[in-house]
Amino acid sequence: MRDFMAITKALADQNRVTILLALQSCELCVCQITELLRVAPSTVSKHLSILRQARLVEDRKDGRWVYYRLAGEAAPPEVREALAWVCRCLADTH
Amino acid sequence: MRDFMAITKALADQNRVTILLALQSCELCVCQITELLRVAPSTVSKHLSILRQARLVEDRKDGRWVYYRLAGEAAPPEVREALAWVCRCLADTH
DNA sequence: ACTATTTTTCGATAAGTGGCGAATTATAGG
DNA sequence: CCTATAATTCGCCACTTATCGAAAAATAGT
Repeated sequence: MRDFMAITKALADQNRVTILLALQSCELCVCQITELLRVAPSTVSKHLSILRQARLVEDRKDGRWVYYRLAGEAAPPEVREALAWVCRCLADTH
Repeated sequence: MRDFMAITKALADQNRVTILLALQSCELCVCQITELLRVAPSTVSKHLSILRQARLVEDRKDGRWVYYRLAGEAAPPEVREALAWVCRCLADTH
């Protein structure tokens, strides 16, 4: 139940949902997401931390950059179903 | 997108999720839900209002009582999929 | 009409959350 | 070693939200 609420709380913010939608097509580093959302880097970092704790995204460090991507096959079922639900609902939202 | 965020925000509270789980088995009136959650009736009323605006539940008035039930077949796909996801994730959570 | 019961609305309040900037950490390149 | 860039952490502030109690509305029964 705790894990489930972490997911629903993570999804309850428009900027975080926008991040998930953007990650559908390809992985992005923090500064790219910052440009996309037009908010401060520290704010983006906080959002990504919340998404990561909910296990909705995974990160990969490459030099100075940290790339984020949607959770993959290894993620728990409730996470994969949540992502599928989000992407299906907002498929047309670019 | 607005409708979608209404759903995610409605799901981002433990008491509201508990209400949805309880409504799986049968419809309940406000006072029954109040006993279940052990919070003030006015608080329950507010929670139900949020769930209703997200279209996750429907209500039916019968005399002094207002009965709430999960959204049915007529609900939009994103609502039905959200309910299915919640119930599947927390199937064991009685 | 009056009363009791159920539910909702409203106002106040405490807790939580999203946002920023400053400081810190880590890394790459001169 | 120094500087520049990317990202995170921390403290603070504004805004939202969950909660309550009091009051109001609706209804059933006497």
